[in-house]
Amino acid sequence: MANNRLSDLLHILVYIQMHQNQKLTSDLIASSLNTNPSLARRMMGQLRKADLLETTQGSATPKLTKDPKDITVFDVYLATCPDSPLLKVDHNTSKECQVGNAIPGVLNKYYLDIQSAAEAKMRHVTIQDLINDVEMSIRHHLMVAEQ
Amino acid sequence: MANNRLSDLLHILVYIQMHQNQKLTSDLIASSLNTNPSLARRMMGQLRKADLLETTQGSATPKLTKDPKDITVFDVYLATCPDSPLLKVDHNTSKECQVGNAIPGVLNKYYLDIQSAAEAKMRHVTIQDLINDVEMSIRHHLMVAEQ
DNA sequence: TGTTATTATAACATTAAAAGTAACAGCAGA
DNA sequence: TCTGCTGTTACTTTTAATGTTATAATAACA
Repeated sequence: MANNRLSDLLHILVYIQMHQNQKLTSDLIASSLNTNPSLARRMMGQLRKADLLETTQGSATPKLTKDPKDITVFDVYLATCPDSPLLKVDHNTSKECQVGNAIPGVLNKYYLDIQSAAEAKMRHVTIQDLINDVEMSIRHHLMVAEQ
Repeated sequence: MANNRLSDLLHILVYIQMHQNQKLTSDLIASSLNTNPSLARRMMGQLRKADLLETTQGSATPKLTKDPKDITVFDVYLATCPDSPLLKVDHNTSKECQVGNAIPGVLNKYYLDIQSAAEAKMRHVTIQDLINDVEMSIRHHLMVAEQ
């Protein structure tokens, strides 16, 4: 998966939570994402497998499995694609070359540290935080439009 | 560029520094990377543009521009590809939808924070650190082989 | 001053991954 | 039962990176 998949999954969760009382077909969700219903359903499938979303076949009633305060960006990041770090070590190096042989292991150590730092930040942001900001942004947008 | 390009650029700098007294053709460097000389030269070109490597057309004498202690992983990360963050916000959302319109800006704020945390870690690792670890790994490898 | 080796670079082909698209079986609800 | 929707699969298209080839320009040296 690409590293912009997270953006779409967060978008979907925020959209669904903010439209709980309204119609929530994959068609509507897809149009907010500027994509097609099939891809939207596939992405919702990722969220379902990560136990972040409940869906019912035949019924346009997706629902977060938890309070948005209890879902972090990190949870959603884990849903994007297992074992796909932000930085990838190139393991396809020459094993005949001493440097080529040693480099992947060495880089891996530092990459894990970088990854952890990023993940720590992800753990501190919740879907509710995003919703609050989106609502604020919408209010601000309306105020500007009214002037 | 892919997010494993950084791995190759670090590899190149370490390799060059550790073979300063030896032959350093793009062919040799490419074989350590398990790739082709043309791509190796292209990657060295990225390092040259970032002012991390000096090369001379016609002469197989690449050389780091600075002491390896003074080149950080972050410097090399900047060389990989300008304006390509670890996480990408999907800006292709519906502007007619309030959520679709607001989400990119909201996510961007949090993504910058995540990016900064990762970059801070990168700034604390130098090429010299990598060289030390590679040398240690080679020594350890030899010791095990001798037993 | 040639000759050979090498780099820098461009053009093109190949590959791989993601996204787009279409189709269809199965469930929900009226 | 009928309609609308989901879950899923298969296939096509697109895009980005890499692989490959070729060529002009420079360096080193006999």
